[in-house]
Amino acid sequence: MTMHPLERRDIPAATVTRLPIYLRSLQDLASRGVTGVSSDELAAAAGVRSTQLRKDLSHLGSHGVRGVGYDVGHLTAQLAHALGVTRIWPVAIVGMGNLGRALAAYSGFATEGFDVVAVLDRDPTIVGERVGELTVLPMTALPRLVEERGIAIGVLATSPSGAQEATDALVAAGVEAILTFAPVALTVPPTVSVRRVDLATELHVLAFLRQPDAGVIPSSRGTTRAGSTKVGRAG
Amino acid sequence: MTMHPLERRDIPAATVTRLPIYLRSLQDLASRGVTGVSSDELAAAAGVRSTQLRKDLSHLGSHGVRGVGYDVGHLTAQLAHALGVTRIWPVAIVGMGNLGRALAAYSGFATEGFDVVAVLDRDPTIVGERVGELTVLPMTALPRLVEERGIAIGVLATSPSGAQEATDALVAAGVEAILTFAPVALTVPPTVSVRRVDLATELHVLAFLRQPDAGVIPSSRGTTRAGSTKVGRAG
DNA sequence: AGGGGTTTGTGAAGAATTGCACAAAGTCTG
DNA sequence: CAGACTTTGTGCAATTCTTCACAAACCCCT
Repeated sequence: MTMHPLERRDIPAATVTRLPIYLRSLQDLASRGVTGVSSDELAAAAGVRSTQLRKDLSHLGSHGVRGVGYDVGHLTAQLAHALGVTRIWPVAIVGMGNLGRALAAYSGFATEGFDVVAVLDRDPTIVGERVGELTVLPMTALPRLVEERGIAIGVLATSPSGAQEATDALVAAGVEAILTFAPVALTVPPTVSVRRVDLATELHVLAFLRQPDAGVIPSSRGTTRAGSTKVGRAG
Repeated sequence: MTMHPLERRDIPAATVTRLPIYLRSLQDLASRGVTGVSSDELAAAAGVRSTQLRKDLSHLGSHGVRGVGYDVGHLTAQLAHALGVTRIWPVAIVGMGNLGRALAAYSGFATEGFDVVAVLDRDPTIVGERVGELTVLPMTALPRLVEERGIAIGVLATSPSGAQEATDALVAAGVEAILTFAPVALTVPPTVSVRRVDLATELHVLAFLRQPDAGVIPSSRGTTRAGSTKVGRAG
């Protein structure tokens, strides 16, 4: 079944969500002067099992040396390439409430290859305010911004009620990837990628895990079933 | 295989992460005066397929009426009970930088059954400042706070370098559930639950999806494989 | 050059999750 | 009250993800 090299590879979704963590762990190692690392060490730093790390990396091709480990610089470059962070991605943030302002000031984006080049809000009383080094722009500025600055990713930090409207504006302006913090389902064309970060949901899951009788339902009818219990426990 | 009612149920991890979304969708419906809903409608509001919604709800027991749908109030109560949000969960936030302050001000927590009762920071120049209605406390206040206020959930909004230290303090004080925004793996006892929200990771995944040649590796040897490609695409 | 020790890469097994198809159970109409 | 219609709940199949087990590949030492 082996075919030509340079073949296009499909990377499993679950793997893709972990690659950024490996990348950051590698950057951390590099900043401490480490030049080589084993899968055991890197896995420990990233918080996964070494076998999963190796399986994940195998989707990018073989870049380790058996008996030795991985070259930090080389693997970093490979991960950055696979993730597409060999370039800087300009990002626009829509919604300048508390969360939007914090995200605009969040230094983590910059160090990971993302540059917040514009912040916007639909509220005219907020437009014109300064947020860090940026001035809050009106939503009408979006189409031109997307074109001129090459913005491909939008971050949504609006209220839930304003989320769909802001989404439509982003999509109309040509943005095809949206990270939303609004706890609502967004309707977008199939070509647009959406990822949602839901802060309250995360707390809910933790609350569930802390429930002594998690999942017990007081009044109901039969049918017992087997299944799992644990959710996101770290050790 | 049917056993007694009132049996303890194990809820799959994947289901648990969706239950809060259903709960919020239901609350939204209720706020608009809707009293009944079908699985199709609720699934659309939550952004999942109706068959998945029904499968998820089946783990809580049967609470719908065939041919009719679900009673919004009853299902809301069942979900709230399963998730353990029939009570208010006091929460402490550690790390009062930009993100910490935004989280402290985030109204979404309050409406979902969580109450930020304390904010802390290890930096003495920040301790004593006011954040909303709270005063920033020193880390030394943690043990007493946890005991007196019954804090079971800690939110970590520190810098990556301070995350483990803050984690240790939370664990030592008796907190057994931590939501962290620091992009590092935390070491905790096995009894402690950790969930991580990684903002840069989410952007990375989006960047990957926008890569036209996502996942293609330039120089490597053979072995092609079948697999999936898509990651978190919404439609 | 050969042998021992180490660590990667990966088939294959196992577990978990999702999606399908349909019976079961209810409402509504005539 | 029978039959048409609707919508839930679920066994089963398909897919995806994780873990195991081990051969392959490399270094180092003698």
